[in-house]
Amino acid sequence: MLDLKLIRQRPDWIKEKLSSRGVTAEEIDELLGLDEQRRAKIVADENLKKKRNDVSEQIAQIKREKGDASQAIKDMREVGAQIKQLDQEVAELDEKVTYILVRLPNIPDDSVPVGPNEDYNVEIRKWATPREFDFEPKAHWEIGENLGILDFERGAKVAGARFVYYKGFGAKLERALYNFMLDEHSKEGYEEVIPPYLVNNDAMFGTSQFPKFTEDVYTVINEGDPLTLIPTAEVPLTNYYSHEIIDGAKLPIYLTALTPCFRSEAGSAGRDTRGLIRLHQFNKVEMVKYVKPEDSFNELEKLTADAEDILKKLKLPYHVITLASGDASFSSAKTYDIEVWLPAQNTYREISSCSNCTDFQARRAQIRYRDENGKVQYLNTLNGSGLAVGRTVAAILENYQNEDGSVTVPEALVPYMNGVTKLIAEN
RNA sequence: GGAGAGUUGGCAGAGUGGUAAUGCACCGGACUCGAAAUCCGGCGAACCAGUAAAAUGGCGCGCAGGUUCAAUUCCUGUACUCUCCUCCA
Repeated sequence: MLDLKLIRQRPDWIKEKLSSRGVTAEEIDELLGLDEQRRAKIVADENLKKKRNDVSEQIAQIKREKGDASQAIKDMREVGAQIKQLDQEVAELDEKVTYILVRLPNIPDDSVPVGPNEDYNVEIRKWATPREFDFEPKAHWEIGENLGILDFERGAKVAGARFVYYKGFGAKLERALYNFMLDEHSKEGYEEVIPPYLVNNDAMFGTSQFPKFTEDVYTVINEGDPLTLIPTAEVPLTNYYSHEIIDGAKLPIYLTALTPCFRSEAGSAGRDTRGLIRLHQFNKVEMVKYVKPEDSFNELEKLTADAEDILKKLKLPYHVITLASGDASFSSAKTYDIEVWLPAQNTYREISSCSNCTDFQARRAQIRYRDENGKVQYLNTLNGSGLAVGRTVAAILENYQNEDGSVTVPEALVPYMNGVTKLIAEN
């Protein structure tokens, strides 16, 4: 959520900044008009409340002296009705202002390329040269099925399309990967967390999946009290400190968690229908940071580097791109996507997304800190995948495949695989 | 699932219809070579409006409603915490 005062003070700047994010100048003008009406009503309302407080005190005084206060009480009855009316009008305007305000995306940082879609994304660095194959590299789903470690058919039978069973060394590889990732992040100062996988609407609002993106998730109705299967650990990790005021001396705070993520993938019918790339349920190791505003862009660089380190240690080629203003997520001021090389697709595919949400989520979720001067202010939140585990399995299968159908285990994972160095089909 | 108790500033804790005591902590001062102790004074909740910044006002006692001229206080609903019973991996 944006700061309404900022919109009031710099409307033209806001309009310009949000124009590439699908926000029209008319929307901002409408918001400002409603806000002005709202504030005018508040002034009138508060004047009446002041009067009520003053007269109420007089009534108390008269009664204490056993006098007759019936005239004042009669007058106040009318004032009370007016206040009730104005309160309601203010509440209605408040609702209208809030309706618009919570649907405005974050302001892109000045360093972000301006443009409406992914065509304006900019590659900023590339790591390692993709391996040259002297045979035709297979797609990971083919490798996995041949090795008997991925079973998409039974996933579809038991749950539906876009669900999978990992088996045997497939399951072990997945487990090895997230244990490795969590250990590496722990070394960098992230505290490991196991959060709830179902969250309430307030949490979904706090990280801004709600109210705009309700179609993308699975919601479970529990006796009229809806709970949503988390689409990412960002939700429970960022809401961990919601509605709290943190001691500034405790910042920065780094959290990491492995969780399953559930996404309905509405609107992506026909895309990535095979393999591990786009499933309704997948594991992801997430990193979340709570930082002081002045540190957040520096922390974004470190966060991205922490995600990249996993790929470097796994020796998987990747590149990093800065998302254009129109391609970044709703709550982000700046996002780096890390894309890993998939030989069978002959392209880079997203494996991590690292965002600085500045104070956008903090304002929604009411996460504040007390600075050295005792002043309460919004902190900044960041989140990034480190990494999407299923997509990492896909990348390993494809990049480490051998002509005979076996897959070499990346050196860094061997200790996590109990010494297994190669995945070979068992008959 | 059932019964009871509770939720008030950073912490502790009073307040049964008249507009939030007090203590600790914190800040300033006195005393002291300095500190501690003591004494004096003050600040002290988030939010909204307002202002150049102040002042000032509103709101505010878990949350949402209701009754009333007036609600921390009465009524209704609800969330969470604790205790006991029940159930359970």
